[in-house]
Amino acid sequence: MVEHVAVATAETSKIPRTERGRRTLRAILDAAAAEFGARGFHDTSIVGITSRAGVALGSFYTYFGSKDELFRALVHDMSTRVGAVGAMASQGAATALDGERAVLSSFIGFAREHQELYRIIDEAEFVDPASYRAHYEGAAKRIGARLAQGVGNGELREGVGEIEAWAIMGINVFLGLRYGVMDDSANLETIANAASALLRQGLSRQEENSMFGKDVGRRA
Amino acid sequence: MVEHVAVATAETSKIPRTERGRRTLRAILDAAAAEFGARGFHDTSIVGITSRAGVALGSFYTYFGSKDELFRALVHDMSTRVGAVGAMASQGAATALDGERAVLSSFIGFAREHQELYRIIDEAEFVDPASYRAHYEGAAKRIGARLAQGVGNGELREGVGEIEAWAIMGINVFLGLRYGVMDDSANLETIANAASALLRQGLSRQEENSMFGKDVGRRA
DNA sequence: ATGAAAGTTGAACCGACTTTCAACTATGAA
DNA sequence: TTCATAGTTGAAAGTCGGTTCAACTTTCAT
Repeated sequence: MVEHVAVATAETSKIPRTERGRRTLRAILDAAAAEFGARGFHDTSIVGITSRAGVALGSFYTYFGSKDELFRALVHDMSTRVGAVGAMASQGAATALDGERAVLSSFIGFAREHQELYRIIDEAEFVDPASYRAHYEGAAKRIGARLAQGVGNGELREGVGEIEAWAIMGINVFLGLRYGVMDDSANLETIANAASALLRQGLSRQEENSMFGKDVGRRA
Repeated sequence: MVEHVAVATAETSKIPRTERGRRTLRAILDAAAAEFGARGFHDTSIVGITSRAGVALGSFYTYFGSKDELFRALVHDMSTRVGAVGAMASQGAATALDGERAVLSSFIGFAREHQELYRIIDEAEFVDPASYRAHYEGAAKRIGARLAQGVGNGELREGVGEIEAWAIMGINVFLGLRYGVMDDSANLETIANAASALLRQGLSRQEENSMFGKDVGRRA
């Protein structure tokens, strides 16, 4: 379920020097992601991880100095992978808004495949606050850069910037939570269409686009 | 900093029958909110709570059956209060979009006054998943109801519904995180304006509102 | 084939925290 | 004033899980 081709080994205390070592490290990382995802950081024990991985308790400390260190490596890995998926998705898009649409789609898809994503990133708020902050600030910066492109080429309104970037991130995260994690049965196209329409034209009825704000509706 | 006029006493195991008891319970609740907010659930100890409250360790168990039970009461309280603030804010608005604007403003204001809000709700994902889910589903439902009003009176496009409600919730939560918790120096009006414009008209340049989606920008 | 380095093992140590409880004190209604 | 009830206290029981470590096994370059 979790394949972890290569968790940033720079974060790992000890890099395995042998094939057996590499297998063990991989097993521990996969087991850890699964355990943390299922139980959360504090309800996950090292014994739980190692026994799921099929190795002895002590082997854990061959590769990680502490439970926190492992968790940090996982957060960094997850954060990197989500960023990569988003960058990949926005790659081929013709316009900024098409790019955002693609990012949302791929993000929800990623969340569906990696249910542990939210639990790991969310728990970083408590276990590794610096990474938590860095994760969201980095994501916002990437969205902001794409928006700036759109403003530059005339696709988007002047003034669109950081606030809108955080708003879009919020949309993505919450639609991912609702339609990727809580319930993944909805049609991805439908969700992407709705979100894209929101970013494109807002929610107002389209006839005369600026008459609202006064008193048009019968009541409110 | 945290005043907790009356935490839902229905959630509390034992309701104090005397004035002294009421004072003690209040002190414990305030101390707990502060401790959980500062350290998170697992790094907060009962001794930490009671000593901050200025009462003996054992007194805690006069009012709560367990640490979890206290946390659950706090989550419920926070959730209720945020909901109330939102309902209050949307009250006087003339249109649905004005209502959403007011909700966002008051929400960020609330987050600024109650820095512990995010840590308590967020940690509920791990400590009390049912309440976590209920909190967001409830909030989405309330937003959805307001949107439905807007659709009904012709202010908003047909088809606006649950997806948009979760998107708006995501915007609110993330703008609250960024401009309420991480850094509260920004001007609230500016943020509310930007978010409101996004919901009203989207991000596109306004000239011809529907020409995008093909290949208009010079590049992407 | 060999041995030094790499990796494995799990019992035991250790500190920390939640929860219990029996003795004690304060409250407030009659 | 009285006394039953409510509330307080903190030592200690009980539990749990992270981390250490010394003995052991496997690997692989020479």
